[in-house]
Amino acid sequence: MAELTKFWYLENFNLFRNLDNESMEELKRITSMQNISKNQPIYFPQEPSKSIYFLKKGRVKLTRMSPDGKEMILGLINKGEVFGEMSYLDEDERKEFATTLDEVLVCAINKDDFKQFVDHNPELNLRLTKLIGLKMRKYSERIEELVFKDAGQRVISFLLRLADENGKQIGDEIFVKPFLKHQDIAELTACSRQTVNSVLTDLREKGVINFDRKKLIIQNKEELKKRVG
Amino acid sequence: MAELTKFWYLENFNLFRNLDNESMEELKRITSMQNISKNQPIYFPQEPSKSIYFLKKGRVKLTRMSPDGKEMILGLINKGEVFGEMSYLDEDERKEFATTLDEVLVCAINKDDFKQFVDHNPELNLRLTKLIGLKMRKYSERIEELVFKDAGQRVISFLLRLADENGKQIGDEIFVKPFLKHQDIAELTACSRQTVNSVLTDLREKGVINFDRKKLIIQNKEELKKRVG
DNA sequence: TCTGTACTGTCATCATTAAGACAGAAATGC
DNA sequence: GCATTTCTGTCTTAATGATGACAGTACAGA
Repeated sequence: MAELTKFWYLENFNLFRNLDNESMEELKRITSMQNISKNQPIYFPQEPSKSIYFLKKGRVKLTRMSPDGKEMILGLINKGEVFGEMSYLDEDERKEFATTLDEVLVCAINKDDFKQFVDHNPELNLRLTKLIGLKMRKYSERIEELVFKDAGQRVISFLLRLADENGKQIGDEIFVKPFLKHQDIAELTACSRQTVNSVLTDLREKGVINFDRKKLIIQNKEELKKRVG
Repeated sequence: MAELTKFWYLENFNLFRNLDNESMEELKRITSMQNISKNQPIYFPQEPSKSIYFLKKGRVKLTRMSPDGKEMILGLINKGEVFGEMSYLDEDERKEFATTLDEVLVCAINKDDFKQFVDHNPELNLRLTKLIGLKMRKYSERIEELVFKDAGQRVISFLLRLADENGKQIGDEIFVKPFLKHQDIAELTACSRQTVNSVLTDLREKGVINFDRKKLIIQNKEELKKRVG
């Protein structure tokens, strides 16, 4: 069951697989590549929503801000993933910030060019719908987590997700590098920086994980899983 | 700005607008109508995900259950709305319960028949993607609310949403009927039944709303808006 | 290499809200 | 029309986690 879900996820991975040469040429023509340095904005709220982005290298965070200035991170985008896709659905303006977490290489496509491209490659229709459906599912899982889990469990769930998405298994440890600062984890898991810190240091003391500013090492994944149920 | 957003929402409303007669005939052939009485299940978690549903009459709630048996309501479906759409994206099994809240008339389409139908009516592709994108947006707003607002504000936001979606303006009051029991509101807003009750009775004492088991009357919408920021 | 800034780690205090208990009202089923 | 179940309203208690403060550490830029 868990495996079937995994499969369903992976299936959505590469939007442009199996396109013919001509289409790939057209795709190249309508996209523009950009190198962006660390901690730079890609787009802002209220900005007109006119491109879809494909992340080639690095990480991006999507954040929303409350009227009184608190921040929350809606999600992290990794290499190979798409963001800003709401412009394809004629969203008029951005609702969130997209900010680089590292040196980033990103590929932008104007939404109208992209719509035309999809018209020429109708097999992309279902893939796009699936891609959006996949994000929807992630959001619904996030809601579930906020409702059912306490702060500590949410932080641990986040570590497990990080291990799945960015971890490298070396021996029986999982390495995640780069790691995130506590404040970012707090904004992703809807708790305070102090709570993140106390959960992490507690796990470190017990030998379940190890970490510093640059990396996270998961030494006992089973123990983490046990703690989130 | 608020108006543009509203527009974006409404645009997604009728999936089957402007289809030709032949297509409408085909649609009728592949759909099956069902009358279902109050408080009955439509589908369960783990059930194979093989149909998409269109709600013609009544209300449906989608609920998830935590491993330890707590419930939460992922969303309410009103007349004219679609649910179970993840089957179209090859979800293998349902993740939630769909339960009727009233007498319901619902129209089911097998996902494979529906895919074929969409192939014959490619204009549905973008509409479907938008429909799913719309749900995604709703979920993202829900996450935002869980993170930024306290329990009382979430309940009030819910009342305002209910007013928008199901309310009838009569004079300067907004009537919502049927209403929901406190437990359901609690499961929708991620707080306890007791908190819902105290928020509602407090608002009633102050003359902002009135309610009983059957209906909700919003007497001062502006006051409610003021309280959620 | 120094210096200012950003991040980590820790603690005490306080607010929010969940949970349990129970009485009374309303709805449902027989 | 009566009995049983479900829902509302209210209280008290207790736990979770936010907040603010501050010292120590790492980092980046001059």
